[in-house]
Amino acid sequence: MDDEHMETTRPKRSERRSSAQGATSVDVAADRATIQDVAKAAGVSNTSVSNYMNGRLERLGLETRARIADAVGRLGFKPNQAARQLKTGKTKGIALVVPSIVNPFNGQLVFAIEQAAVKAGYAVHLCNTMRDNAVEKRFLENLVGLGVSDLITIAPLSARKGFYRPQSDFSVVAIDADRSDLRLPRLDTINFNHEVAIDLAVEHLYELGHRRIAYVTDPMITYSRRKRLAGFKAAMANRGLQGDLVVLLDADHGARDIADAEMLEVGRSAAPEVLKLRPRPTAVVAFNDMIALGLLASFRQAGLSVPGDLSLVGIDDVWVSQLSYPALTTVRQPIEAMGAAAVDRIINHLAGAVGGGSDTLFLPELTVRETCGEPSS
Amino acid sequence: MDDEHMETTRPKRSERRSSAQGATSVDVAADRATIQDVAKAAGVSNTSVSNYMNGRLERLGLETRARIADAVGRLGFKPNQAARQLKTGKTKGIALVVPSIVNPFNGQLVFAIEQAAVKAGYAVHLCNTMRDNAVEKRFLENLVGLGVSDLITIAPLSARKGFYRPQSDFSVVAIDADRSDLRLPRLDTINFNHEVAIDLAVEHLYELGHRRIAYVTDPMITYSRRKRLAGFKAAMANRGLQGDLVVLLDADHGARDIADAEMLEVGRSAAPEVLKLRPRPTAVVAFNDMIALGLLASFRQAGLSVPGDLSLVGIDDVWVSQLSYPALTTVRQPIEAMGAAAVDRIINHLAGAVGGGSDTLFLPELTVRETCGEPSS
DNA sequence: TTATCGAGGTGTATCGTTACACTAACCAAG
DNA sequence: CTTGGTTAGTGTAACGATACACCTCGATAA
Repeated sequence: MDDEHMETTRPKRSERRSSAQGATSVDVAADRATIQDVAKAAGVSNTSVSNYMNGRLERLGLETRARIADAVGRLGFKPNQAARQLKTGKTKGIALVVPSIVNPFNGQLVFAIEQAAVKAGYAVHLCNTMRDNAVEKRFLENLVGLGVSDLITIAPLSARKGFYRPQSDFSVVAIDADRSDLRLPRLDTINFNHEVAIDLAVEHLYELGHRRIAYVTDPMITYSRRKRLAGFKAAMANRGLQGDLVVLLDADHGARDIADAEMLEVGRSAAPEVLKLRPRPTAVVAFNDMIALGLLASFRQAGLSVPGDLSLVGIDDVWVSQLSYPALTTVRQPIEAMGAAAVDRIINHLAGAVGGGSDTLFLPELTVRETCGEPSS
Repeated sequence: MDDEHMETTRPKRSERRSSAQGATSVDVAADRATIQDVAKAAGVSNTSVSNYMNGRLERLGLETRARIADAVGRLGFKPNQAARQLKTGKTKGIALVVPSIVNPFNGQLVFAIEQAAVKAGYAVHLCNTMRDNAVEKRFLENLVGLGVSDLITIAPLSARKGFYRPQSDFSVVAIDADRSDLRLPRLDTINFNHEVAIDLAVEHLYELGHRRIAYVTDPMITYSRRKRLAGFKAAMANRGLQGDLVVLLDADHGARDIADAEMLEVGRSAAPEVLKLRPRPTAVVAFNDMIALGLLASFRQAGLSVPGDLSLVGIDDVWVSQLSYPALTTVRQPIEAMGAAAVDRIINHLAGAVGGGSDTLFLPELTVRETCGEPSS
């Protein structure tokens, strides 16, 4: 076993000479066994091999079955999916369109979706759009060619603003979007009960004694942003409180926003605005955990103690929120369940159910950690 | 054998096209335009359409070109990739095998790879293995059927321990792996200069006056872990220092480990071990940022101040490390560049370069934030 | 006896695209 | 007038799997 053999292995056979003109690519395509090879090796017809591969065992005798199994194993036969798809027209692929997986919420959701899809035997085609409409369009057009017609999209902007509407009929499952926003013929939505979530957060603060509560969000227009804002107003009104709203308008936040650190920045720059409010709020609810964590860092730098001087609640319960100091109190979104549900809707579509029309709402759960206490003043 | 009664009623394409208009039913099986339809519509041969679609415009007259362009636009023709692939044997797909995208380092890397791949016109097939060998195996076997033979893998375990070696000839680009670990015929590696990274960290602490420095890592066996550990020992020895090593052996950390919060846990449980060391170290270098953040949280809970009582350096500079308090000093890994390089190697493979054999090493860069100061004692 | 049935197969057209081998003009040069 | 070379095409056989029609037995029923 010497380590000297650094020579690159060359394609062994299939010696073909073509025109020496141009960059003729190497025959990378390995000579993989075809169904015909297996049939020949097993001494049966290709139809029988096909039946075997597709589990139609009742049409095969025991001995034939064994001979085919043996040949398949010996040749390492894997059916060519391109040929299969060309003939059947069916695909086992799901497109997954997401602003950016670096955002921890999206990352966890994509992870959950991928796990569920793989379990169901589907391949996932991932696209991080960065909310770039052109990217999304190119991606979806490619998918049409690939025969993929089922799409899961996360937090799309409303139809007018950006969602690319493919002319061919995709079945779409939208997470964090409103049915009336994306006017699509075959749409399922998966959402989170934002109103209840906000109410849970406000209720928690209310019980601790807080009466002056601010809400911090950013100017993007997604379903969750609208719903949470409305939910906050309602939660406050229901308790006879007046909400101090801080909506941060970030200049370079209009188009290419989203991801990771930028969301933190939103929270950071919102902190001074919160502190300017009079009377000063004793608690803050943030649109999501990332903004909350940005606020937290900024409050700390301003010499304020959380929860000593100010209580803070986030929403989502992404995994980073347990990492801050103090650990963030937040409202949990059941990410895994939502991802699994999305895949489930897709599978139902493909199983032949009529064009989907379901709206699923998941329930929030308060996760109490360390950023809330009784009001100081 | 040959009989004349081969007449089977074969539906013509023209018949399949039912122009149902009105509120009858949804056009469920929307049959997409084929190259033949376009040829007919443009009054040319399918070969000419094929040439047009593949940019071989020099074989087309100006007028023909325009007629085809028009027909393609009118019919919304998108080539069927399954048919194309079946004929050519080529795919524009890259498999991406990663333990879990929830881990922020992997998430950022996958993001970078996806962006680079899309830019180059490649589809990405993502698989979060959770280091489950069976999952990885199933995934890769499916890909063989899909004609994908190019694979990017992140932080695979060494060959013996787990990396699934596909029998068919994949071209593999491994990020965070050693050439000698995965004995594969066509392998490129993309790595980070771990020794220099650690040296940068130790140097930074040394300059601040630290002489007693501990290193915290976890027991998994990956390339980066081995290299960083060795690098730490070397960096200490070169400065005439003795390193206090803390290797945490976490029981339920053996097999299904990795992701997000769990890495934090490693840091958390390592903190008491660090504080037990005598003489007590004045600074700690962590294997990566996540462990460092876990340590940070735990030190704080123990009533210690960072960097007052103890300095701390991480490695990677994942985006979360700027979120902690105090913000983490770390050594930056050029994630975007590494992702782009990985895709570049794949494309070179497909462009016909002989079976890849390159090892690329990226350089670290110290990112000074707030967790390091002069030693207290 | 003949008809019928089902189990266990076989043969081949077909999916949509590209590769390849042609051809039909036209033009320039020997 | 051939010969040869472009230019701008055309016709058709693959690629590998599946669907479907068909076939051949032996057993069972009428």
